[in-house]
Amino acid sequence: MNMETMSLVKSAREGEWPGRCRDCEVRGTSICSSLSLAGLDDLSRIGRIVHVQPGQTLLWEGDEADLVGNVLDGILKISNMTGDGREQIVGLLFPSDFLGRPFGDMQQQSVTALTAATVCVFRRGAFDTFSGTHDGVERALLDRTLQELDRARRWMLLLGRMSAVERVASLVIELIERVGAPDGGAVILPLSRQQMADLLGLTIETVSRSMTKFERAGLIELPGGRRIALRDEQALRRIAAG
Amino acid sequence: MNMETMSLVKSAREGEWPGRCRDCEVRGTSICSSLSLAGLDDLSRIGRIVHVQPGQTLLWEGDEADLVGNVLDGILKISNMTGDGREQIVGLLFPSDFLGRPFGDMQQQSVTALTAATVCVFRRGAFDTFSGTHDGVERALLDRTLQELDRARRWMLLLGRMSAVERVASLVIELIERVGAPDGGAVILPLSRQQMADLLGLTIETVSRSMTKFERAGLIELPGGRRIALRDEQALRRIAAG
DNA sequence: CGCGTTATTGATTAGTCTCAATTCAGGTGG
DNA sequence: CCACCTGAATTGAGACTAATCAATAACGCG
Repeated sequence: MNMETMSLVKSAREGEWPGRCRDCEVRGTSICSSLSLAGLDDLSRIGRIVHVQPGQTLLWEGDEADLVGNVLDGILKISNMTGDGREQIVGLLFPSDFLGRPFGDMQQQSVTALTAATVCVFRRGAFDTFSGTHDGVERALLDRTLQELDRARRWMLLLGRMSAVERVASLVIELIERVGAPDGGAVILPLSRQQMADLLGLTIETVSRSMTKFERAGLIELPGGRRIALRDEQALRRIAAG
Repeated sequence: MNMETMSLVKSAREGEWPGRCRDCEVRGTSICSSLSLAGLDDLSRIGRIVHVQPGQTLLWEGDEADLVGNVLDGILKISNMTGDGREQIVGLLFPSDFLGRPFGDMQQQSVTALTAATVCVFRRGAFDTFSGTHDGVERALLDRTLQELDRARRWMLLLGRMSAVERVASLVIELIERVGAPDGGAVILPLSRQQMADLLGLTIETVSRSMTKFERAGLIELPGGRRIALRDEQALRRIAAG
């Protein structure tokens, strides 16, 4: 574990703990939903709340995997880098998602906050022990991991075989599904153009040009900033399907 | 389940069963290594051996996920397709790898044999029940799935951010690690150029040109057919690192 | 040995990246 | 409250990589 992460963990105070696990905002949707009340109490004994600033990295690719947790609030990215610094975002973490690599010795990806975020973290060793002694946790992890694997593989199709406009259309659809209310009103995208580019394996300019193309074709509106409104969802979906 | 798969399952005979699970060639390396002898016997009651020809598809993207199993012999691909037929291979299955999607209702990818292959298959429902009643299976699946997820995400970096030569170098390194003896002698690649291209998100021509480039640079030798010999592994690794 | 398939090589094109210049949005301080 | 300032986003022109189209060569198999 590096110094920065260390200080993050230390900075967590009992005082910041928002009640116990029983009152946790993601209790019903995170892996914790597999636990009994007694299990929740056991868990709250080994967990700590950590607040991270946008841009702060919780886990580093190549480091020892000694931290896992649940996202309570905010959005984080999971990313890989080439030797010379090119970055690919390989996953996003939203509230109630599980974070980190249980049962492994090395972190294969970095995890960095995109927005201010709150994470409930556990030391890997303590969590591994906990999951071994509480039924349902490993099964809940398995379900999530299988789902993540499906998602990652679907994204591989996008990265390997889709054109720029197809990629951008896919991302817009997915982001609006995942964060926004598609009521025709404008939604604020949670990602900058650079982050979208890092997810799509494109450059910022190509993402921007694709968005403009959609706007000129009447598929979306871009009222400025990161706001976006869907005008023709079906057409966008057709493009995204490839 | 489609007709082709159905007939495959039916075609499995008790007579083809090579002894019981106790004597299985991948017993020690597949998820079955988590089972007791009694567990193995239980498993052999619900499993069937299936032989597939190269090109035959065991599972179809979009179908109901009603078949899982272990690869005993051969190599299979996991792949996704766009609406208009572009293909991306998102994973390879080697002997002792687990195949299919447990605990899910829909197959997100197709699984197709690249070589003649032998697979030990289970009906999804029966396997799900089995894993729920035999300790260690879900945990073994979790370990494998986490590892697959790491591998998939690393591949996403390749697909999203690496150049053609970097991709090909990465694949050559990985294939030789996974199948071959790197003793300086020639190894036979298990993939055609088309399959390499589908794995790398490139065209067959670009793969071929990259290989020729490596040969001319003295990094590899291509004595014809699918044979390849490493001449300068370190240089190839440097290229693969990006 | 001849045929069909697979792989290589070449010429050209298309799509995306790169580099560069504006424009825009949002926050700060006067 | 507004002008300014900064980082983000857009737009444009040109360069480059990989795809496409096309032809030849090598391989594997009967």
